[in-house]
Amino acid sequence: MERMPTVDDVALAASVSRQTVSNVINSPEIVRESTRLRVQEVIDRLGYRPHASARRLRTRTSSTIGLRLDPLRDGISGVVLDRFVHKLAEQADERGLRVMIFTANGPEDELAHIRRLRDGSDIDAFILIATFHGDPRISWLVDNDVPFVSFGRPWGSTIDDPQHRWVDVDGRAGVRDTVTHLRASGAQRVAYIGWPSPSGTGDERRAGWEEACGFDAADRARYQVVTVDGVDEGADSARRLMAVDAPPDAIVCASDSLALGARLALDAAGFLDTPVVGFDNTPVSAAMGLSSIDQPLDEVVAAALHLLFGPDGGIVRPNPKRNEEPTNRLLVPRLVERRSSHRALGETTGA
Amino acid sequence: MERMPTVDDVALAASVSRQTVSNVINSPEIVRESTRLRVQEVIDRLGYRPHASARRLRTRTSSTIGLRLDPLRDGISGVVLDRFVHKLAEQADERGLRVMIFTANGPEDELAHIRRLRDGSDIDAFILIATFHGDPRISWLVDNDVPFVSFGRPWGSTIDDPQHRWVDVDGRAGVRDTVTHLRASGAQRVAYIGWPSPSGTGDERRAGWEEACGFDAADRARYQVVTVDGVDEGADSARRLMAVDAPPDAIVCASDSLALGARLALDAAGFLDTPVVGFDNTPVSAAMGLSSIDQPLDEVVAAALHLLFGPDGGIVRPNPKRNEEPTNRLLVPRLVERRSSHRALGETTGA
DNA sequence: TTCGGTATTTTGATCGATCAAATTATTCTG
DNA sequence: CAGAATAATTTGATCGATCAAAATACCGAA
Repeated sequence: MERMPTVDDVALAASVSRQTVSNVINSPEIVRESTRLRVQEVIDRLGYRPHASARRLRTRTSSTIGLRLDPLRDGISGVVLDRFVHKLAEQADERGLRVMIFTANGPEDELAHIRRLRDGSDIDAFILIATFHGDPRISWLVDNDVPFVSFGRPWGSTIDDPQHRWVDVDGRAGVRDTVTHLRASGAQRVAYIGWPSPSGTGDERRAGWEEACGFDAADRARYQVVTVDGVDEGADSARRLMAVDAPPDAIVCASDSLALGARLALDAAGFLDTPVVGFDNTPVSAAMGLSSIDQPLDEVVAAALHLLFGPDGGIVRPNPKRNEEPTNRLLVPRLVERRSSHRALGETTGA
Repeated sequence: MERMPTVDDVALAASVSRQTVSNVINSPEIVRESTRLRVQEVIDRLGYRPHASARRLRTRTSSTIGLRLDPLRDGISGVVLDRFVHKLAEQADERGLRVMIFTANGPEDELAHIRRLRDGSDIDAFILIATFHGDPRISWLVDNDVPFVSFGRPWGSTIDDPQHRWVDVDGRAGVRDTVTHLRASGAQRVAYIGWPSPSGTGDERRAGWEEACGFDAADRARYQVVTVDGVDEGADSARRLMAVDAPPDAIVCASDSLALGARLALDAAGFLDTPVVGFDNTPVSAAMGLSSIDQPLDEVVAAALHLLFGPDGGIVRPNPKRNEEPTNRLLVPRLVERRSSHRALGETTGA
């Protein structure tokens, strides 16, 4: 295979200088129309493509976003981040950006990676996922002026730090709206199955239920179960809820795993028409026909890129210094409604 | 933020030349021990890190693997590729490689991406996933001497092309072994629920069942259901199977979606002890306690990198020219056994 | 026609590393 | 201890692009 053409080759063939070729590509507006066309023609004919590394060396930018993949969790909910990765790859592409993924063993190791990728002009900006309380990555990135945005709000004192750009989904509003909707549709007692505190996301979702359920303190305790995530746990919790005096006539869960368990338990116990709602709209809920609260990942990604790169550019903005403009976005999830129970599976439907 | 140190800075501080610093990093064995230590000490002290783009410009390699993410499929099985991505990121990291992901609209567009990434020295090698019959990417990559390996065998005439390196999972063997195992455990009639032909993977899996089921042609027809993927479809198929004269006492499915449906239908119909086995060992099967045939993605990734980069290097090998050494690996999946039915969810198990 | 000013193009330097070849240091042999 | 062979280090050139500044082209006004 022969050598790829370079700017010099194009320049020679088009009888212009290197720089003019470069300008045709990077600042076409400053090149005379006729020249531009001539050079462009040669570029096409020779199949010239700028050498990315050479450009980076000079400009010290890479048009590349770094993303650390979370360690695999075997829970059903892990898929949300995978969907996020897909969407990110898609939308980054539309802006002419690339996405580089890596893994790391803990925050320390992750920072070492970030540093290396950054120093080598490999990556212009990072996207953090799965932020947690007191996340050391955030302060490091801010201190070192590395542009970044996180999917997940900062769960600590720095929540109002304008230097930290973030996007998140308002689980509280999602649950609140869902509970309101269920009550408007006739449900009298909407119960909740959620995760133990403290859990940033979990606490928010529960708060949404508390705001909309309409119970007094005593009933809030009666119609709520706290449990770790899992299908079996969801089933157990649902059984416990149905055992009280005036059993709930709808159940909202903090996750699809819990919802799946609850649905199965309710079906088995004959409560075929008691709606169960999960969270994250995972493939399982789709496959099982469960209603679920869906995180608008398209919007999440769009907002994240907007914060980092502006409305439609591909050039990263430095971390903001003051509160000039909003540095975060909180998006509202939507309920995806499906058939309320899965009774069809348990019965003979003919054919 | 001040300028990052370069080789020259280190060289100056260590009283050696640029090249020696470079050697300490890239070929430490040719540098005298004492010199090496001295230079290394300076490197650490100054926090020197090679500038990746500069290195690439010179060496014309990037130590980066390109991977096109499949469009999202909402089926439960989509997770396999996500797991693959995770494993790839992990193992690539161990070899000092990076992974860049991108998306594309169809093979044409994908090839355009590949070409650009390749020409810019952005990427040394590609990993293809979701290969299909007559895949145009493969011939293009071979013709253009772009190193690649595919996860998925070539489903066409080129299956023996030594220039095409590939890794795949032997679904036929996986199903065959599972059926054999079930029969050895006492099952008399092992049925199969699978996808319609033609489907590369699907046909292989069915063939595995046919080889091991021990049925004559008539029974093979009776104890087999062909259906598209889905939970409901799995449930329907299972009900149909159980309606025959001598119903099966075990069911193997082409996917976890089908298996989940089958399991639910069997539980509802009281066949609590009839084992159901799925495929892909997805989070759902884990959460539901279903047995499933697991693709050894760790080994798949290891084999793919081995074919591309050798036992432990980070330097890509060109596509092989002759049949010097094996250019593909077929790995055998393993059955992950879990409690055979999910009856616990339907019953009261106390507190 | 000439001049100032803007538009367009060209030239020289540079980004940070590695390659290839030349130079210097060290070790081994007889 | 000379001389050859080998080890270790250094020097000059280069990868392909863009920046900054200089040079040239082009415009209308005087």
